[in-house]
Amino acid sequence: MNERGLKGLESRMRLLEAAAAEFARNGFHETKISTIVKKVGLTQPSFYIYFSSKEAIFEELISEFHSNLKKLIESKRLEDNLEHMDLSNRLAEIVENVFLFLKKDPNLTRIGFSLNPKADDLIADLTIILKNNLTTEQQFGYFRPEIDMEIVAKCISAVILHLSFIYVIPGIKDTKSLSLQLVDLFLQGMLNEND
Amino acid sequence: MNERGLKGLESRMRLLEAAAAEFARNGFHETKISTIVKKVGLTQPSFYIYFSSKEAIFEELISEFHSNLKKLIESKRLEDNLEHMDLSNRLAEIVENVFLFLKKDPNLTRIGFSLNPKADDLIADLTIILKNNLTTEQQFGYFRPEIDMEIVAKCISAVILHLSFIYVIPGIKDTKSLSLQLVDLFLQGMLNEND
DNA sequence: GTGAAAAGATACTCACGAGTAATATTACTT
DNA sequence: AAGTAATATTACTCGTGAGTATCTTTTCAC
Repeated sequence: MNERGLKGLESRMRLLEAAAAEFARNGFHETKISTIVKKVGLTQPSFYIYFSSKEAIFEELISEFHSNLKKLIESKRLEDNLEHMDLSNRLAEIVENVFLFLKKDPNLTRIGFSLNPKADDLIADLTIILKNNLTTEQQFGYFRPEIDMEIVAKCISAVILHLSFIYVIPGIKDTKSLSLQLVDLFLQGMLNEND
Repeated sequence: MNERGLKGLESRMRLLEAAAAEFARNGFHETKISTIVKKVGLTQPSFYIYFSSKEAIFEELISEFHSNLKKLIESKRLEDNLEHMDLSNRLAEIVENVFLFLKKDPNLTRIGFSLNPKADDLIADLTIILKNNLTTEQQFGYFRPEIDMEIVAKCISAVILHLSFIYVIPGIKDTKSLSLQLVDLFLQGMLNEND
């Protein structure tokens, strides 16, 4: 790769960015190549120098999101053995990390979770990992044994995603306090002690 | 309205049904009038006897779902004064009713919540009602006073919707036991008593 | 039975947007 | 300065699918 390639890579990157913004705002079919290309200051045929089709650039964005997310998950795995924190703070920190990740690139997040036809599979993947972690904690006796951790994992996934879209990405709520509130809610429940 | 209109109404209804199935499966833009019409056994121009455009039939489906949902909510309002049941069962029954409603017409549910561009507003509406109910219970002392009921309401909405799509609509889980588990989780939390 | 309106079919138009062929320009190497 | 590959443009094609103009068939009222 010599110096010549620099401008091309730059164009490619700008196309990816513009496409992400357009897809996130308008969805796949409502997004036109002509619009993407106009935002970048190029013409239609230039697009096809860098991407073989509209599907191709969309797939690339999705797989970028997918691999970023995988990276996050892997890194969380490594912290499994951090036993020096109490359960509540450990969980809150993980939740906050997910929030921060989803907030980092809102366009990709929207594409990866709302537009991606395989979003359900992706969520299911995450849920499985979450379930495994929770089940381990349960076996250690932290959680009530009668709870079905599969359901809990699905609930937590749904909540994190939804709150990301309505609170975190718009920047309405602080991720730290939101994470703590969430963990508190799921751990302690809503009921008042003095019933 | 004389007898002559009967066949027409029939065709209209069948178009609505076929359209709902197609939209639910493929989304708005991927759904072709030609496909809808073929399923019903009509030709393209007949479609335009009953609906002015593709948007029109889509809007009609959405507003049908919307008004059905409103009806459900209103009917739940009336049961506010049923104080003879304990809190847990009352909540579980409401949750189950929502599950059953969403399961009743899966196509409409998918259109109303996944495809509807105003789905967020719809969810927000429901969340507000839920929040108000929960806040009332909180003021009666049932729930811990430090909990932010806005967040709880959003969590519960997200959970109900997500579980509907993955468990209830596919018929994987029984609505009754699922509702009870959910309410138990949110009321009691996950923590084991003997920590 | 006949007229009229509803219901539907045939055979189009038309816009739009993805993708291409051929050509020009830029910029770097030697 | 000349050659060359990367980068970009002008000027198209072409399929698709929404929507329409016009004609035919059905169905009921009288």
